[in-house]
Amino acid sequence: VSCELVFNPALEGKPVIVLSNNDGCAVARSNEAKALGIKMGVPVFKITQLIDRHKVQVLSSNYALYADFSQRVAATLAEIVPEIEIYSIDEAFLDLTGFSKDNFSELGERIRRTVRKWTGIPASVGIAPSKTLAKIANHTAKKADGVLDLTDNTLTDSILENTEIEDVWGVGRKYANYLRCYGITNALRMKNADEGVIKRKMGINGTRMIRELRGVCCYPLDSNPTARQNIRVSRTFYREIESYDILKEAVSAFASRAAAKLRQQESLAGAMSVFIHTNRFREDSYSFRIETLSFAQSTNYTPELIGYSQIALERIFSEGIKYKRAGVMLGEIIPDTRFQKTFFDPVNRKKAQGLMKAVDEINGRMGKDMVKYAAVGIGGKQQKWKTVFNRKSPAYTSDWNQLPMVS
DNA sequence: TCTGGGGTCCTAGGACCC
DNA sequence: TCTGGGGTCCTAGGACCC
Repeated sequence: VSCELVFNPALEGKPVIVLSNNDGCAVARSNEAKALGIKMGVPVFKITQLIDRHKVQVLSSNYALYADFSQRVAATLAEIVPEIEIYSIDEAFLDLTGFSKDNFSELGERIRRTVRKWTGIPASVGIAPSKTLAKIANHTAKKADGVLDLTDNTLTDSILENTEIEDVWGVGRKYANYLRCYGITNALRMKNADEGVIKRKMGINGTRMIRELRGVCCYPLDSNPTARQNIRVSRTFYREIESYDILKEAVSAFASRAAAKLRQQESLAGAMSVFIHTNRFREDSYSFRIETLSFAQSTNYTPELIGYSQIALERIFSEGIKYKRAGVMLGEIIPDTRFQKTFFDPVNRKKAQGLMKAVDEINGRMGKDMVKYAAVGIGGKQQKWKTVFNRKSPAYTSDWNQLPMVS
C-alpha cells in the first residue's frame, strides 16, 4: 500500500487494500482499511458491502512495482549501514556494531528520513540487542514516533508487557494458545517463563526465543543468504480447468519459471514434484495428486525440466476433474559447480548452458517473457490459466511504456 | 460465483550401520 | 529380574515466517 501511495497520493488518508493473485484476498491494508475491520487475508467477496459503503480503494498486486521499491529501500539502507540482512520484501536487519550507542535514536531517525526522501516509503525502526527484541521495538515504534531504541532502555519490560504473546516473532496461533494456557499472555511473561516448560513444547527454538527476549542474541545477522533448498512455482486458477492441454501449458510455464529461478541462484535440481488439485473450499470430492521424479542427472536446463513436468503431469491427470490449482517444485538442489556427468547424457551440456545464458540475458534486459518455449503457450492474455489482475496500477518504475506522465 | 504464493527449521520414528 | 553406545539417512508431520 505504501508503494501505491507513492505514485497515487490521492489515496492518502483513504482506506486502501491490495489483493492477492486473481484479486482473491486482501493481503495489504492501509491503516484506514484496518480501522474498518478488514482482516489480513480476508476474501474480497466477503467484504464487498464494506468496500462499497466506505469507498475502499481496491488494487491488484503490482509485483514489479513492489519488487523495485523493495530493492530501492534495501539499497538506501545499505548506504547508511554496511552490514545488512534483507529479511523479506519489506524488512531488513541492520548490524549496528561500531555505531555509538548514544546516537542510536538519532541514527534511526536518519534512516527513516533518508528512506522516505529517497524512495517515498515510510519506514519504522526498532533497535535492540536481539532480533526478537528489535522486532518488538519496531512493532511498537510503528504505532508512535517511528523509532524506538530498546538498548539499555528502562521501559523495555513495560513494552514487553504490552506486547501480546502472538505478536512475538516465532509465536503463531498454535503456540499462542498453548502459552496462554500457562498464563503466558504477553512477551514479558514469556521472558520470565521457565525454559523447561517452553522447551518441552516448542523445542530448541522456544529456548532461543526466551533468551532473545532476555537480550541474548541467538540469531546473528546473516548478510549473505544461502541458496534456496526448494523452489516452487504454483498458481490458483481463476476458473477451474478440465483440459489436459491447458493444464500442460500451465505446468510447463511453472517449470520454465522454476528453471529460471534455479539458474538465478546458480543451482541445479535433482528432483521435481508436480501437483494438481481441485478447489479446497468445495466440500465435495476433494482431489489432490502429486508425482515426484528423481533425475538421473541434476539440471537447470529449461527444456529438460519442462519435459519432466509433462511426464509427471501425465501420470496424475484424470479426465473429468475440475482442477483449481497446480504447481511445480524443485528439490535436491545443489550448486551448479557440483555438476556430475553421467555416462549416457542425451544433452549437450555446454550448448545447453550457453543457450540458457542467452535466454536469461535477453529476458533480463527486455522483459520476463521476451523469449520463451512454445510449450508454455503463445496465447498471451487469453491463456485460460493466466492469473487475473483486474485492478493493477502501472509498472511506473520498471517499464518505459508505463512511466507516470507529468503535465 | 468468488478464498495467494513462497519459504524455513525442528522433531519423532523407522530402518539401518558398526 | 537384569539386554550398550554411538551414529546416519529418510519421511511425515508440525510449527513458524513474510
